Amino acid sequence: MGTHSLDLTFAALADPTRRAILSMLLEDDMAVTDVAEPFDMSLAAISKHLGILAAAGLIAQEKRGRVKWCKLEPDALRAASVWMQSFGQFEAVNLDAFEAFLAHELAADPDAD
Amino acid sequence: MGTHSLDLTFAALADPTRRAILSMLLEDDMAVTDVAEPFDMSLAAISKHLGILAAAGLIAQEKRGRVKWCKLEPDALRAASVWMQSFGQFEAVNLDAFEAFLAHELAADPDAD
DNA sequence: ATAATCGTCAACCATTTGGTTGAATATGCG
DNA sequence: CGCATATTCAACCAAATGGTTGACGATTAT
Repeated sequence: MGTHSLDLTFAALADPTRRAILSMLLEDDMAVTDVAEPFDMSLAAISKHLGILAAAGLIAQEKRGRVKWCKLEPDALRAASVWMQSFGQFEAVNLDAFEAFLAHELAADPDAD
Repeated sequence: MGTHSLDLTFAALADPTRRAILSMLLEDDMAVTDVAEPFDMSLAAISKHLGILAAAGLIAQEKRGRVKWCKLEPDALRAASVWMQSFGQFEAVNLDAFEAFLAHELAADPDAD
C-alpha cells in the first residue's frame, strides 16, 4: 500500500464536505446532482469533491445515460484504517500474527476500550 | 470528536513526513532535533510539522530544559478510527493492545523492515 | 562571561486547495 | 428538431500549505 495513495486517502478525508458525501453514499448510490442538493455550494464544486474522492479510490463513478452514479468503494478506507492500526509499521509486522492477536484480543475482551 | 478535530486529524495524516514522524515516535519519545535528523528538510519545517501534529492532538510536546520532547498521543487516531468504524466495515481495534503487540514484535524481530 | 545548542518566530515564496462563474458537452424528452 | 437536464471544463480568485532563510530567546556547557 503506497505512501502516495495514503496521501490521497487522508487528504480526501480531511474535508468535512467530502466526509458528509461519503456518509450519504453509505446509505445509497447517488447521482452527482443529488449528492450536491443538500450542500450550499455549486454543482461544479461538488463535482470536484467527487473527483477527489474518486482519485483517492474512496468512491467509484459509473456513467449510465447522462447520469453519473457514485458509489462507496471501501478498499481505500480499509487501507487507511489498516495504516492507523499499525502506525505505518505495517510492513514491519507479521500481519497474520497481528490478525490472530487481534482476534484473540476481541474474543477475550470485546468491551475493551 | 467534532468535525473540526477530524479535519485536523486527517489533514495531519495526509502528509507522508508527518506519518513518518508518527512512526518514529511509536518506537520512542524524541526531541525535536532528533525527529528532524533523518529528514532532508530544515529544522523549522519539522517544527511546523510537529506543531500540526500537536494541534491535531496526535502528539504531545513537553519541554524539559531546552529540549522539547515529543510523544505519541493516540486519542486523536482513535477518534479517526471510530469515524471509520461508522462505515460499519472495520473491526474495532484496541490501540493500546496493538501497541503492546507491536512492541513485542519489534523486540522479537528487530531486523524486520 | 562567552559560546554552543535547542527550538521558534517572522517574512517570504511557490504550489495547492476550495470555491466561484460561464461556456461547453452529452444525453434524454416532446 | 429543439429544448431541458446532467455533468464537466476553463479561467479565475482568495486562502491555506509546505518549504526556505535569518534573527531571536532560552537553556546548557566551557
